[in-house]
Amino acid sequence: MREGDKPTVISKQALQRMPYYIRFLRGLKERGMKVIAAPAVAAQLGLNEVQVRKDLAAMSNSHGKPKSGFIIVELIENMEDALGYNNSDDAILVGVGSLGRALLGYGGFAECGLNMVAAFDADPALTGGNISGKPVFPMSKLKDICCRMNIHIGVITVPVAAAQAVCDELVEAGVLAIWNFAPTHLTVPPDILVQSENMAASLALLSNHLRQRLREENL
Amino acid sequence: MREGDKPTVISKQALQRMPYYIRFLRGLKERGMKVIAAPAVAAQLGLNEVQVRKDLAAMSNSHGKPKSGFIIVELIENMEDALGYNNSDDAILVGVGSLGRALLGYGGFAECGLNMVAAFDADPALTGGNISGKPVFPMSKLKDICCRMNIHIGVITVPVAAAQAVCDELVEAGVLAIWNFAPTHLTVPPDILVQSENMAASLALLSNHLRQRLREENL
DNA sequence: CACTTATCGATACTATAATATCGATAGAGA
DNA sequence: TCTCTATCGATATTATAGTATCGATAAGTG
Repeated sequence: MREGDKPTVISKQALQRMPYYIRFLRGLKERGMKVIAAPAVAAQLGLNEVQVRKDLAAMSNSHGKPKSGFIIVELIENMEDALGYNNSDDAILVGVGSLGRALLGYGGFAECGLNMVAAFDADPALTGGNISGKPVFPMSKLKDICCRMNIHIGVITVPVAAAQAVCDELVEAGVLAIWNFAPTHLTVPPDILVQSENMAASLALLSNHLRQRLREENL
Repeated sequence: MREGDKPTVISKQALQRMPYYIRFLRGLKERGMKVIAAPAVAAQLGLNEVQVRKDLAAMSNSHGKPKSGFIIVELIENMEDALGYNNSDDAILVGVGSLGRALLGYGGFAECGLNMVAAFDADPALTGGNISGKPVFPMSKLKDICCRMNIHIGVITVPVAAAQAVCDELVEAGVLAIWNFAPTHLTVPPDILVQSENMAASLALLSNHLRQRLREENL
């Protein structure tokens, strides 16, 4: 860690709040504001005031000033830097089913520093063409292309049955972080990160809440 | 709480693990197995043994037996019950852009007890027809349809700028739980649950991990 | 029928994250 | 200039979740 750098330990939860902060702060900047105080951010985003202050302090190089707050542009810069919104990461996607297509077509990743450069699929009928401007290759090309293009992020949008095999191939191809949309656990070496986007898990929370609410009413 | 019922307090995290358990246990059941021990589950899903035992114990009515484990079918039933996989919840979706379409076309929700019955959009050009067999109505019909069909779950797949307004309409229409795919905070009354599916938040974890890994290598 | 052992439940401990509290300080207003 | 107060940073407390440990018990084995 270089002298003057912030400690590199930012909690998982805090990291996940960053995109919300960034979005909000960008809005303020556009409206010409220069500084913002933690309580104001907290109120807007429905968070605790102290939590926000800590998060902002962790990202800001300078100190927040009592009565006025933190410098907006600095916060934005530091957060974007921490999340790599500036120097875009290239990624490839495996599995061009309906979800895969949707992700390929989604334009919002660019502003988060993610750049989908290509897709892969095991079905020969789906390869060879383009989807949303991204070329679709057969699985046999995976390793070669990943290595040559120095790809470090892989997105898995294949059925559960194929997920682990695809995962292994990605790791073999040098991918360091995997974004997994298949609703299953993936086993990887300890230095590889798997971030699972399990819709069913979120749904579980919704359903359970609903069940409790309805039970209360009927009681 | 009725006599004999399990305590209704299941931690958020545990709830989110349920779908993984269910999926794994169903597989065992199909292969004819009757009982399963916590350590075996833990190994398969990459979880801690004690954690799994606690989770299973929380869901099972009977006790797990030393040396053999828990009764599979009972676990499945209890979990499905807790998450409402059996008595399906009806839901409506607002915003039929690319993500909305993808979700409407995704068949996997049925087995999680979610039943998308209709979609809505503000753009008149998109309403009137069907998408993946689901009718698309104009926003003006929202409240009427939700009330008549007794809808309690709303899915938001509109741009950020429209999200809060749509959210308010949903609450007004009697929705109790909201599944939010717009990358923004939604303000709701305290008894309404918002589950946000923020891709940017997940990406934040991936990017950060990657940045650290690459820094380590280059050091 | 003893002996061994995998697994259980319960309890204790640890880690992580969220929140409350308090003295210090910058800026607004008398 | 002096006072008042919103906000800050730091520290302490609490809440939640995860992990380790240990005696008890059921099933297999000699």
